[in-house]
Amino acid sequence: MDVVSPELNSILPDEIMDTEAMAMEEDPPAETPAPSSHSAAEPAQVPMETEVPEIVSLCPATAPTQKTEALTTLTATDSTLCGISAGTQLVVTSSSSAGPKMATGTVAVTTAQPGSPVVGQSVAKIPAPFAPTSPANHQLIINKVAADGKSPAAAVLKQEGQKLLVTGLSKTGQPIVLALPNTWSKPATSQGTGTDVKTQPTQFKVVSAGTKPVIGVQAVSSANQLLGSSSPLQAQQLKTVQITKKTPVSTAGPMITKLIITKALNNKGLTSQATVTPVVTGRVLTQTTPVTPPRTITIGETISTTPQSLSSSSSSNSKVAISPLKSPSKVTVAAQPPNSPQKPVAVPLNVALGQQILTVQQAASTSPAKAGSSQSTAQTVKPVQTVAVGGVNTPQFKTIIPLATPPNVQQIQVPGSRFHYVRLVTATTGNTAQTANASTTTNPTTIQPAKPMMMNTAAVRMSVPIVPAQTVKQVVPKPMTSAAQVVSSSQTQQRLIMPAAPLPQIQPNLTNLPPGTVLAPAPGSGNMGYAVLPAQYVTQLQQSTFVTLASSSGFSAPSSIQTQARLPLNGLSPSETTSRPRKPCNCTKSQCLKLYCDCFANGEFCNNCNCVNCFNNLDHESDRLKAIKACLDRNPVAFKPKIGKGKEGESERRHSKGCNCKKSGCLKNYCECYEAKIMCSSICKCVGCKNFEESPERKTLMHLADAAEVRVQQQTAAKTKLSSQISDLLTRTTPAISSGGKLPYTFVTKEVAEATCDCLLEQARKAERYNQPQTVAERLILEEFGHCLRRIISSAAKAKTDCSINC
DNA sequence: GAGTTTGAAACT
DNA sequence: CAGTTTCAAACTC
Repeated sequence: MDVVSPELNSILPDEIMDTEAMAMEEDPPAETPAPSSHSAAEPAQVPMETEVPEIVSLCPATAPTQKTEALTTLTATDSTLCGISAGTQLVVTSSSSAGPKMATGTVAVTTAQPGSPVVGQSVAKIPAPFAPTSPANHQLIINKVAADGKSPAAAVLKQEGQKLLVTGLSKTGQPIVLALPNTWSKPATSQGTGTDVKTQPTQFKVVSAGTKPVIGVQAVSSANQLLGSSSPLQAQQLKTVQITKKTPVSTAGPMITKLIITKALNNKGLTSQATVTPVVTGRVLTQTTPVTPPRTITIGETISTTPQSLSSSSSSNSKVAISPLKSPSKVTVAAQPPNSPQKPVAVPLNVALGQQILTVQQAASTSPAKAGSSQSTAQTVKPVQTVAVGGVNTPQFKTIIPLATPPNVQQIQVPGSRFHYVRLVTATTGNTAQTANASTTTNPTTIQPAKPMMMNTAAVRMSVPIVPAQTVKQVVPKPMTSAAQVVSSSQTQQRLIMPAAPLPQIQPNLTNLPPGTVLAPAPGSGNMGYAVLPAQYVTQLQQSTFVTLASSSGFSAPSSIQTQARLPLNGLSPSETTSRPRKPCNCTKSQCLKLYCDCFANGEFCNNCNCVNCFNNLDHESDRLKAIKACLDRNPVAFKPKIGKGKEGESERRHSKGCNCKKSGCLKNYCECYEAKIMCSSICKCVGCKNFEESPERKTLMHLADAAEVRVQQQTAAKTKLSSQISDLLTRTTPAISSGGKLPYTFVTKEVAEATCDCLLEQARKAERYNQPQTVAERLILEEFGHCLRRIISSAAKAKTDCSINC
């Protein structure tokens, strides 16, 4: 099964998509193939690159070195589960041996009690059939492991409808409920019959399906592979939940849900078994704090997260952003300390940021996908909300945004990962009511009325402070007392991918995608959506208070937060684009959904424009996404900056396509080359071009332009100086007025004016009387006027002095 | 500000 | 791929 359709693969950057390398690094080699029937047919699983493995870790931060070790992997072959950590560790794995219809799997949940490290110990071994689940009955209940963590019975899986219940995972003993979607009926063919968890103290999550161990908590049922777990976390505890659904290669329509990204590797290398990846998407409601009720994560739900669930997710950490960088880093959004006030998280992020949303047709089920989880460093590890929603036959959206503003954002670094994870720190004050709502998110009615969503399906919106990518890197994890929260998943996912680094560093193809871009899934196949946000967005949005992540469901988002997200203008650096205000468009017929519209072409929302019937806004997300897709269909690089670097030896910047001017001589702004202040190149098809280096016309224009610019600058400087002087004058005179003092001009009363005029007339008569020339008369009048003014000023000064003395 | 010109985008 | 139409910005008056 292909996790990502070829279309998506072609579009998404390899760096992002290539998860195999990362998985290889992180995951120990699988010694034995998964016992599934499919395993033999297929080679080693290629882990699906999941930047956001759902990981639930209850462990305090550890030293970096420990972090590396902390990561444990579960091999499908291992049936033993070892959860262990000095701190609270939760390991949940479920693998199904898989019968096509009956789900059998092992689920191990261990919670090491604080202070009793059981590193290296296998806490629980659960037979593969331990938690059999049937399509009809998709509920797994995981009980808290015994204090010693060795009791096999520590983890209990129960079938209850389609819910996976994880209870007693944390010190607080708050249960985590994972609800499996009803659609999650297909038998899982996951290979991993068992899981082996090697954990260091304060370790967490390791899940592997298939031959390759995958870090993260993973539950695999015969029909589905899913899991999510969240548990209360101590400060700096990281909870990651990876939800993946695996299906036999033969099975059609499997969906893979990853919390964080991903592009499936070439299907060629994927094995049917492991890779499987139909991922169940749904909601995850987790109760992380003692006070709060258990949270339930529903996977595979069509409409997943309700606002409440989101809010609950707000309490929970959401991992939304993946951004490839030179240095691998994972940034996740961390929940705020329990006591911290919960911030409203209702802002549609994707829209606000203009993120790219890619709805990708899910590749054939034959390509296996392996969910890989990345290891997070202890330093960065903190309560993390990982939201991964995978939907079956529904678009998925992944939102990855380098967010950072402490304390709300924390960075998680994942060794070997080139992506940044941002931990959103949100208040964990989610109340029971919210939790309840979240659990009932399946009911559309529970969804708060919201603005039109991009998709009719589940949506998740989070508002997070945005900071420059650089800032994100510097984010320091802060202790958190609130448990990490699991993200809700739905069949329709929206993903925002915001590279912390400039797009060029990521991959050129990614730059082709405009914010809000949606790659529609092929008919009959699962959908995956990606919301891609270029790093430029981050910088451009620095001034924005919040960035809203939104997916299609019913989170109501304040329209007021419609934030401008801009892609870099052609040939201009982000700083340049941000430094000057964007010109408002005046579109009347295109609805601002065609490239005629500069706003749309630049990946921006219309804001303060003069357009008519504008659809380039939050209120028309779906239309906008369709338009983006249409543009990409016509031209895959439609949203790629037209001004790029030319070939070697050529100009540093040149138009990617060249212009086609015929009448303007390429010396007017009609010409895109001239407009970008670059010369035409060999690829231009212009007629009568005068926009070349030696062109006298061009030089003349440039000189004129330069001169005009200088004049403008001078005028601006003069105005500024004048304004400053006036301001200074007012400042100095104000005290005199306020203190009752009189300015000289206040003495120019009617009488004084008349007297002055008389003096001036007298001078005029005098000049006339002596037949003086007009010039002499004017001089005499002016001199007299000067004398009058001096007398007035002198009188005023004297009066003021007298007043100050007397008063 | 209205009207014209221009060339990219969209369409056929 | 070429020709035509549509569109909105650039430009002129």
